[in-house]
Amino acid sequence: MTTPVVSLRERKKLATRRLLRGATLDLVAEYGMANVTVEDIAAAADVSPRTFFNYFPSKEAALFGGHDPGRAAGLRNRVAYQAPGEPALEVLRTVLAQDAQDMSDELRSLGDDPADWLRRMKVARNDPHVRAAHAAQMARIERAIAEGLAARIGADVETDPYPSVVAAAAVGVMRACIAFWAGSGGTAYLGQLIDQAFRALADGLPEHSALRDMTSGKDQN
Amino acid sequence: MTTPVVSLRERKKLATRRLLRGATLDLVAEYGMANVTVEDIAAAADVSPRTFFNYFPSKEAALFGGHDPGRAAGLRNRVAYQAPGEPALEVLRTVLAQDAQDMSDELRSLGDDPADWLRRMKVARNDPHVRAAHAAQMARIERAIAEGLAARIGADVETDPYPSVVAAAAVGVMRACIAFWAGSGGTAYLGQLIDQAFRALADGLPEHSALRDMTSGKDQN
DNA sequence: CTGTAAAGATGCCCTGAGTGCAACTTTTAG
DNA sequence: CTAAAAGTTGCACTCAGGGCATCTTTACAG
Repeated sequence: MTTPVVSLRERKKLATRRLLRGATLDLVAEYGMANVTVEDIAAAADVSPRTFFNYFPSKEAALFGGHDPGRAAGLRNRVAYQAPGEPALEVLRTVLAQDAQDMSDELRSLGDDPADWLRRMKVARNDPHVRAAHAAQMARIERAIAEGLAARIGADVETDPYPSVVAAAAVGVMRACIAFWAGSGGTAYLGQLIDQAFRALADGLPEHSALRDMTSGKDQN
Repeated sequence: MTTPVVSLRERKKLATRRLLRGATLDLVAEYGMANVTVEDIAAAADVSPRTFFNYFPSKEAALFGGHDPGRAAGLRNRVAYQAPGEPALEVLRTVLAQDAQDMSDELRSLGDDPADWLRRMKVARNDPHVRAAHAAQMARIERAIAEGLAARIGADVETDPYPSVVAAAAVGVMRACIAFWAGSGGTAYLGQLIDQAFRALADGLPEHSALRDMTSGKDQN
């Protein structure tokens, strides 16, 4: 075993990353974002406060997904060039559902039990600071999607409101789905939820849409 | 003149508020949110840094609208009880267009020339920090709207994704409209823009919607 | 096995946001 | 004119976040 699948160094880094993320989630879920300091998190994870910032640029970042710098660019390209000819909302549905799935997979591979993560998020999402941070995080994604959309239909983001408006609606819908999914404790299927939400969006968000019938698993905590 | 319409004290407060807001706008537009400190703003407005925080809780707050604590509650009630029987999107269109108009009026009454404000915002909205802060600000509004919507249609925000999804889409659309309006330097009419955007939303956001034809005034700066 | 290079962890110091408190100044009311 | 009310400021403090030097751990070549 000269070269293990992942080196000890990598395993330790990943472990620390998980520890920090888990500690952040636990503490924020329990006390709220405003009442948890980086020092608390670092202490809970048994590392120095300084080390926290070697892993995450902020508390918010530790709470949410991967933050690959390339994620936004990838989204933009997929929105711009995937399935040419298809309607815009159709492409957005596919691309964003896939992105959410990737995020979900990454969480699964990166962290502990998804049920635990969901349980914690369910509490945390009621924190105004957490919600705001999530929205801010999504603002970057939205920008990328607006640009991709503009490229797709040959529009100019500066003079045509359409790409920005559609991107805002789409990202808002996705974010709401993710929040609901997290809040449901994983009762709902994220992919299915996003799918139905986008179909409802393409349908003008009627009150009788399939989105209305997701009361299954209400008894679950 | 025993009791002027507004007391000297009130006039001074308002003047300081305008000064601070104006200085924030100017500096952020010129250097970007990340490169402007509260100290800079306070110096530009000729008050102590401490005083800045007597007027605004943060840099972001100085950049955006009123932040009446009651605004969210008012929105929730209007969304919940205004024009019962009307479709959800119809009510949202009315209520949000009115809210945007109020915001616009407040800016007009509170600050200097709207054209100046727009000119500055046009630059500032490209700042990622500003965009993120705006999105975070809107997250609070979105929550209130989701609750109002839930009350309106007798749903539960916890078990029914519909209110949250619709609220997210609506607020996203409104935010995009405001950003576009600000970025256009006031070329577009905000009320009309929001109106068309909501009609497009109710129509499933087709690519041929009226939103696509707003290229007038492109030459303007 | 051992020495060395690379990578990570930590401590220290800095700037800046934001808040509570007390002292001081200005406005208002009587 | 005087006292209370409201606003301003300075001071001290906590916390986020980042740069930099140092120390420790891991990886690897011989």
